Amino acid sequence: MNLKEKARYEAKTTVLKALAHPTRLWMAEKLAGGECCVCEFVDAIDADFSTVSKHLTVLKQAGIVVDEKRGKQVFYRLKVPCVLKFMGCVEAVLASQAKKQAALVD
Amino acid sequence: MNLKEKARYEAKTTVLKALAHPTRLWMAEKLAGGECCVCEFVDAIDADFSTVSKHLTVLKQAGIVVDEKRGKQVFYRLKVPCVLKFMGCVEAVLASQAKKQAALVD
DNA sequence: TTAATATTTGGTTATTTTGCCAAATGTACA
DNA sequence: TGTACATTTGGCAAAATAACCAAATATTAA
Repeated sequence: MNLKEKARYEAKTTVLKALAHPTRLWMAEKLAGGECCVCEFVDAIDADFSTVSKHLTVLKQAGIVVDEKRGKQVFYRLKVPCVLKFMGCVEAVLASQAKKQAALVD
Repeated sequence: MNLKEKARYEAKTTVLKALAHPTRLWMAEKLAGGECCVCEFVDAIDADFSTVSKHLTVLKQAGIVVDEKRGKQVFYRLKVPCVLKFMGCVEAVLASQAKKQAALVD
């Protein structure tokens, strides 16, 4: 794996890492239902305003969401909706895990 | 978000986190081409045997790969190949990022 | 201009992740 | 049985992440 290829893998994992946090994944999925302002997330999640803002920044840096300021509020929306299509597969992994767990219990 | 839902999100991000590391992502993609033993990865990656082994353990715990011992070697293979279909979308994110970067340069 | 609201940024500490080394385990073969 | 080979495990130090608080910024309305 040369340097360029390595950089490429790092770029790809930046996107994955951005989604690999419960709060951020939840936010991305929420955005699939339409744009939200930061305050809506703060209300829904029990976390500091700054924490929510930083999570959204991570998603933005990764290129998953875009933000738009309108008046006093900042609205975020999903830029690349396909990221959530993957979650069906992730669910499949979990289901297969669950099966294994269940088998162990038997 | 209640406790059960929270646990669900944590489980999902376990899968994402497993793929969110350049070495592990590379290994998962390599496995898409067929099973490999640990030593093949060690040869290809410039890393310690134990490091490679631990990365594979992370993928295994996440339910993405399975291992099978044959003789002295341990072979790993992709358990849920759909995880890599997602990468097309990740590439799309990167492409859209690149476009933005290019626009900034102009 | 001042005050109030919405959000981001900076700084700090706690937690998690990573990578290497050395030691332990398991398997095959002499 | 002893030895070599393939892999995993345990432990530790360095690096990356996360969450909170306080302070800064931006926008609107009084």
